[in-house]
Amino acid sequence: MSVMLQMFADCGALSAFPPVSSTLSPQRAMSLAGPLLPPRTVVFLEGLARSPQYRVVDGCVATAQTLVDGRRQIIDLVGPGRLIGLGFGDQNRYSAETLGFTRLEAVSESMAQGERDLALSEMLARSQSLVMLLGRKTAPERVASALIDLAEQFGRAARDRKRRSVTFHLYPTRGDLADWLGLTIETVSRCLTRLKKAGLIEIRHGDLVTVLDPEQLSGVAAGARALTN
Amino acid sequence: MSVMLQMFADCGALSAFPPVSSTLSPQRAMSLAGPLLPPRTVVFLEGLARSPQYRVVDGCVATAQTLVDGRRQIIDLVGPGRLIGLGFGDQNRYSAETLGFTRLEAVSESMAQGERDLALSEMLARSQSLVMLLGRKTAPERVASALIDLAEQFGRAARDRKRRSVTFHLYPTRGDLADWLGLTIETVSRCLTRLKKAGLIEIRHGDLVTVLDPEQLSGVAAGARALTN
DNA sequence: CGTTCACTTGACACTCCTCAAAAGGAGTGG
DNA sequence: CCACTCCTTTTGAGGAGTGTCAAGTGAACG
Repeated sequence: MSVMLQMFADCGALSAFPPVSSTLSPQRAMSLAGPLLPPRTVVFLEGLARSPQYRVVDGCVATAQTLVDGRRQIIDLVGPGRLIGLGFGDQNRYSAETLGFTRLEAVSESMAQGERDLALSEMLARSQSLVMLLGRKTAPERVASALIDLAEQFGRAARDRKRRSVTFHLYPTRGDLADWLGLTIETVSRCLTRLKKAGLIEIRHGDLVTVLDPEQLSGVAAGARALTN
Repeated sequence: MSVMLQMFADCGALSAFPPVSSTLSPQRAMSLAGPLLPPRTVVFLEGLARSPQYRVVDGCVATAQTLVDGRRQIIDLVGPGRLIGLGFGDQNRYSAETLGFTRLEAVSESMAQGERDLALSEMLARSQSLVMLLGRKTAPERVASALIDLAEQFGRAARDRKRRSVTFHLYPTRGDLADWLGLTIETVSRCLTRLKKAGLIEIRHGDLVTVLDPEQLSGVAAGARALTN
C-alpha cells in the first residue's frame, strides 16, 4: 500500500529532528508538557499494549485502523484541546500518528471521571458523524464536510470577518484525507479542484486553505448544492 | 413507520411471547421490566429531548441518524444485554426503533460509572468498526461482516456443533441492512444471493439465517476470499 | 539543475446505484 | 380453497460515480 510507504519515507526524511521515536520511553513521553513531535511520528500502535493518554496541545494527530491487507481507515483527525488514547481495553484499538509538528501533553489515567465521560461521548458523536458521512454521502459532500470540520478545529482567529472566510493549515495530505473519507487520492484531488474552480475555497502553498464561502460550502456538504463540474 | 406484519408471524413462531397490544402508553413502556414492544416501535427520536436509558432484554433495536433530505444511516443494531440512550447531551443524537418484538428494561441515569464507561467504550469500538467497514470494505465484505456480527449477537445456543454452524433470527430487513451497510436494498439482496449460492449461508422463511461455513464467511468478510459470481 | 515526492489531470474500467419488472409470501375475501 | 392484493425480495439492464492506471506538473531539496 503506497500510503504506508509514504509514511516510511517521510519519517526518514524528517529524522533530522530530535529522536522522539515511537519506542520512546514512557517516562519521557509522559512528561507533562512534551517535546515538539515532527510530522509522521507514531504516538502509539494498534494492537500493542495500551498507551498512556494525551491531550493535543498544538498540531494534529490522526487515529487510524488498518486491515490485514493494508487498507487504512482514519478514524479521526484530532486537533488542539482534544484527547487521544481513551476508551481502551488492554491494548490499543487504533494507531495514532502526528500529521504536522505536534505538541502533546500527558493526561493522567486518573483524570476526572466527568472529563473522561465527556471526552468519550464526544468521540462517540464524532465517530457517528463519520459513519453518516461514509455510509450516505457522495464524494463532494464528504470533502466539503471534511473542510468544514477542519476549519472548526484548526481555523485561525485571523479571519476575514467581512466575508466570514476562515483560513486554516491543512495538516492531512490528500492521502490522509482519502483514508479519512473512504475515497482515493485522485477523487479527493478532483473534488478539491472543483471546489476551487467554484470559488468556494482557495489553497495556497498546498496546505493553507481558505474557505471563501462557508454558506455554499455547507450547502455542498449537505447535498443541497450540486457543485457543477 | 409501517408495522411489518411478517415479523409478527415469525416472532410468534420462534418463541412463545405472550400476546400484547401494539399500542402502548409511555408509562408502561418505561416501567422497569417493560412490556413487549412490537416491531417498528420508535423508542426515541433524534433531536427531541433526551430520553431515558434502556437495556435491550430481548429482541433488537436499531439506532439511526437521518439527513435532512431523508437519507438514513443505521448507527448500530443492538441485541440483548446491550444499552441504548447513553452518551447524550440535552437531546437525542439519534433515533431508536425496534426491529422485532423487543423487551426493554429501564436503566437508571445514576448507573454505576464503571458500567456506563464500559458501555460507552463498547459503543465507541463498534462505531469505529462500522467506520472501517463503510470506509474501506466492498459490498460482499460488508454483508459478510454484518452476518458475522448478527450471528454473534443473536446466534442461538442451538448450533450444529459438528459444522460449527450458527442460526439466528434476522431482525433487519434488506432495507435496514442497506441503511446499516451504506448500500442499497438491491446490492444487499445480490450479495446474500451470492453467499447462498456459494453455500456459505442459508435463509429460510426470509428471516432465519444459518451460517453454514463460518470459516469461509470470515474469509469473505476480510476480503481474503473473492466470492465468485 | 536534477531528483524526489506530492499533487493534478486524463482515459478507461468496474463496482454499485437506478430504474424496471418479475417472483415469492402473507393476509383477505369470495 | 382459490384468486386477489399488497409488500418485500429478487433479478435484470443500463448508467453514474468512483477507482485504477498512467502520465504530467510543480515545488522542495540536495
